[in-house]
Amino acid sequence: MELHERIFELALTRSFFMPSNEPYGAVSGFYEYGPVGKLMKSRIENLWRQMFIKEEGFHEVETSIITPEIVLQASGHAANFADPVVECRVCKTRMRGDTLMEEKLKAKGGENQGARWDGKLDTIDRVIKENGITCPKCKGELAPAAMFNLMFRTGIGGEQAVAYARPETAQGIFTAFPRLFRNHGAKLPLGVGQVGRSFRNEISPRKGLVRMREFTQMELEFFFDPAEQEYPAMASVADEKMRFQRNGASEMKKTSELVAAGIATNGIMAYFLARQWQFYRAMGIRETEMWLRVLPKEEVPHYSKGNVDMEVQTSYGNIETIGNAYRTDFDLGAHAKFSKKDFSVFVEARKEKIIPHVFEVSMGVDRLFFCLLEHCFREKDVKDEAGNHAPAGASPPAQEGAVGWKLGTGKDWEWFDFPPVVAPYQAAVFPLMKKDGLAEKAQALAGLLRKDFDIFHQEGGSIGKRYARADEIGCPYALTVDYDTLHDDTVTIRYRNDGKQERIKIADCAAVIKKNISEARVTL
RNA sequence: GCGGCCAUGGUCUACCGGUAUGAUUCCAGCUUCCCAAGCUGGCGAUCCGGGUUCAAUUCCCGGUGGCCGCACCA
Repeated sequence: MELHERIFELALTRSFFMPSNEPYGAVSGFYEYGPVGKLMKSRIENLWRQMFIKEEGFHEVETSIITPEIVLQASGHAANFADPVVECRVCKTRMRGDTLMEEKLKAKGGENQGARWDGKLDTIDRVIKENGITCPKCKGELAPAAMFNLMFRTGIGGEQAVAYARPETAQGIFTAFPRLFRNHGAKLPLGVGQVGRSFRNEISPRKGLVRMREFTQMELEFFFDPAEQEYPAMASVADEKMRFQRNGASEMKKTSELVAAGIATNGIMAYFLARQWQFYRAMGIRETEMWLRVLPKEEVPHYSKGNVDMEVQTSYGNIETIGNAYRTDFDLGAHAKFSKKDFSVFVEARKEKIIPHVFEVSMGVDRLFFCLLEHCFREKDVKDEAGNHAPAGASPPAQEGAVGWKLGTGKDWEWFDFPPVVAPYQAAVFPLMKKDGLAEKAQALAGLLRKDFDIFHQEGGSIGKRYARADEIGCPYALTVDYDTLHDDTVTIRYRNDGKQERIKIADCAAVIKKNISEARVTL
């Protein structure tokens, strides 16, 4: 069984995520978060807020989902998110009309590179007719080209003015930029981010959370003066080492080396690459199974001065989870042109008005969440003949060819090794038994701790079974109320990864949990 | 969308042209109490539509969804 199949089963039974609208037969590409998954998703978003908004002194906004057509004409989505598709009348195969046409003309004209599609459907139909192009599969006759738009279309108001559900959260930030700039310092650089849903009407979504039609993005737009390409806090991450993939080769590089190595376009990009590397590591993505891929020139959009993707290894293959793009002044310039408003700002140092440049860090939350589930999953341990477990608490070694989740980790059940900062519940509270007033004492403790934490609380079943349940959703700490608690107000705190315990005062619980979370501690 | 495989309690699964097996989860009770103990009882399923048939969960067709491959992947 592939790991993602097992993850999907666990997701259904443990309330991580599930298909949408199940009673009516799920529509592919739509998933919902259950209570446990939702807690984790919120933690991922909050850690992003902490690292990419709060600690930087940036600003978070929440912009509209429904977007008038002209905004997406300016951004290029109206044209670029629609693919010209031709269908074979015989075998019903669909293919991109523009690539079919361009390949044919290229083949015909040898080195002639001038065969670019002009954006008109008639041109495709004409070229197909003139050149007698047939279906590459079955040689059948091709139907006229039609646009297949990847955006969800809707209508606004009585007149049903054409609008779309936004295909990315970025445009809302760009259109809000002039006011945000005035209201928040009127100075560059300015960082603005948002967490929100975006929509893409995929032709045939597969791979669960990896390709959804409705998904959540965490997007940061950093507006800056192109004359100032360095980032002030660069020194704090200068020695961070990251893995890169470039032209199929893998290399380790420090942040301070990235610009000289031609990986990062400027210091700003280098800084944010380091920050996202730290972000991923903090959440529990294995550093040995993630890398930053430097996109070759032909994959970079014409307006971009450099794109780098974060990729993570999963049982679905390598998936892209972050897109970094130096978008220059393309977006603000386009909105200035289409809206006929001034998007330029005055730069005091040079006494001139410029259109700011933008560096974008765009992350998919759902893909990241899925990667976390895969990377933190721990298989049930295999005992040796004497019944001994593999050493408990050890993280799976990052050896060549090792599949981490299959290595023994000292437990008789499957569990998740989430770092405390993203674990759904930060602590469990159990009475050793239901009777003799232990249950009431535990309820009181849970109530107390719920002021500061998300608490997993269960009373029934044996204590061992409840520890196992807590492990199964990756809860890092379990507090147990026992008979000693009744006379000295202490409880035991059990650490998830080694199952070991120590006794602490009830009055200290909140402080101990907080400290453990901040130190990412998962063993005694 | 095409081709291949598939669809049975919440989850995993067995069998069968006469409405269904087992495990696990869940609920209640008894018992035990620091790493998934035991016992008793209980809830709970044939994806949807059509066809063949006295009778369809089983066979056939279509749909929907899933997995693999192709295409698509902003």
